[in-house]
Parts: sequence; C-alpha cells; structure tokens
Amino acid sequence: MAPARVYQHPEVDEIAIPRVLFALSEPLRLSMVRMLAERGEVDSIELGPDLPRSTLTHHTSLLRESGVVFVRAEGRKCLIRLRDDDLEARFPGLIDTVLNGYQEAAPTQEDA
Amino acid sequence: MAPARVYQHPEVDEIAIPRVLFALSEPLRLSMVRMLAERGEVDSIELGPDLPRSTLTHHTSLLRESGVVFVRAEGRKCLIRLRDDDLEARFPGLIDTVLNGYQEAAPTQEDA
DNA sequence: ATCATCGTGCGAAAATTGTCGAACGATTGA
DNA sequence: TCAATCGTTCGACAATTTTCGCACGATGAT
Repeated sequence: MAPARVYQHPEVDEIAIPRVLFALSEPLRLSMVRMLAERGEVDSIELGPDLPRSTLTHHTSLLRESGVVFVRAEGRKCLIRLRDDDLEARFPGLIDTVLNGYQEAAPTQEDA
Repeated sequence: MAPARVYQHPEVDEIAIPRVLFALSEPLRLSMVRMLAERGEVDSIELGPDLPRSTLTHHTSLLRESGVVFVRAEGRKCLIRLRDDDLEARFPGLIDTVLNGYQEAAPTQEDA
C-alpha cells in the first residue's frame, strides 16, 4: 500500500524568511498556524471547515511550500502539523513571538 | 517654519502582526529594514537610490502605515528610522530574528 | 461493485499589490 | 526671482494573489 499522495517540503536550510513571513501575513493562514500550535497534528479540514476545498488546499499548500507546516496523507484525509523544530532552529522565537502578538482574532479584551 | 509634510503613524497598540509580517515579506522592503537597523535614521533616498521616486514612496509609506518605521520631514528630504522600541515592546525579538535569518538570502546588489 | 467522501489540479474571475511616468507643491540655493 | 531637487499624488498597467466551481483519482464503507 504505497502512499497515494506525496508532498514536497523544503529542507530546513531552504526555508526562506520572506516566504515564511508572507505565509504568516494572511490572517486566515495565521489562524491556521495558531490552531496547529495549540492542537499539534490536525486533520486539514479542521483548519477551515467552512472553506471550499480548493481554497483550503491553496492555503495549506502555501504553508507547506513555505516550510511552515508538514503535510502527510492518511487514508483519504490529510494531516498537518507545524514544523516547530525546524522553524525554531532556523528562526528562533519567531513563531512564538508572532502567535503571542496575534490576539486580535478573538474579541477578548485582556492586555497586561 | 511649520513642518510641511505630516505623516500618519499607527499607535503602538495599533500595530498589527499581519501587516508587519506582510511589510517584511517583501525582499526589497526587508533590505530597507536591514539598512535602517544598521544605520539608524537615514535619508529616504538611501533606501533605494536607483528606484523611481514614486516606487520608493510606495514602499516607505507601506512600512510607515504598518508601524515598522517612523518618518519625518526635514527640509525637502525625508528621514526614516526603524521603530525599534515600539516593535520590541509589541513583538519582542521579532525584528532581530527576522534580520538574523535574512543574512544568507541572495545578496542582490544591495550589499556593498 | 457501487457510492459517498476527501484532496488535488485546472481554469477563470476578482481582488490586491507592485511598478512607474507625469504633474504638482514645497524647499533650498543662487 | 529663478531654477533645481525632493517627496507626494494620481493614474494606468503589469504581476501576483485569492477565491472557488468543476472534474478527476484515490480511499473507505456498504
């Protein structure tokens, strides 16, 4: 039972800052990254249950090609996880800082 | 001698991560930010001596409106500096991490 | 085998962004 | 005053990105 879908990922040293920043500059993708950071590996559909599938594929592909996430096929679904270690090795603290500074999604007022 | 040109800047708490990341995701603007980090306040024309003025204005305006730089008029020129403190207060370590990870990128013709 | 579900690729349309010439006002120096 | 320089705005165009319907192959369940 060979893996049906094979995904291309950039090597650690191929991950480029501009592409990562661009990937994270989209609020929708940033919320996806936040969910991935909180839940670990998730089914792709959880990242956007209300989105058209082709739109979801577009964003997950962009995140994958920029080196932000790792994607693997599991049966007919698609599991996605954040490349924490690779990103941390390449750009220490970046993801934490970005996610920490992105509270504006929820209308919660809590600033210290 | 009232200041001729007045520039609008977002407050510190108005600086939003997606806009900052988008501003930094452009290689040209990222190289501008690096120059600003190295030299401090610089004349706007130093950020792109070979660029058409309107293109230069476009990028500096985007950097200003996203909260990355502070712009002030000095005579007929335009001085620009990085909002180090504000960015550090809002997203600790972000600029350092980004600039640190952008050294090995293709040195187009900016590095001299 | 049949059918429903999932992700992907294709293609097109809409929206956003980047580039840049031209005109304009402001400033500086002569 | 006059001319040169600078930054901005406007407008148009090119390039990129986003959205999404559709058809297709693969997978899992009946």
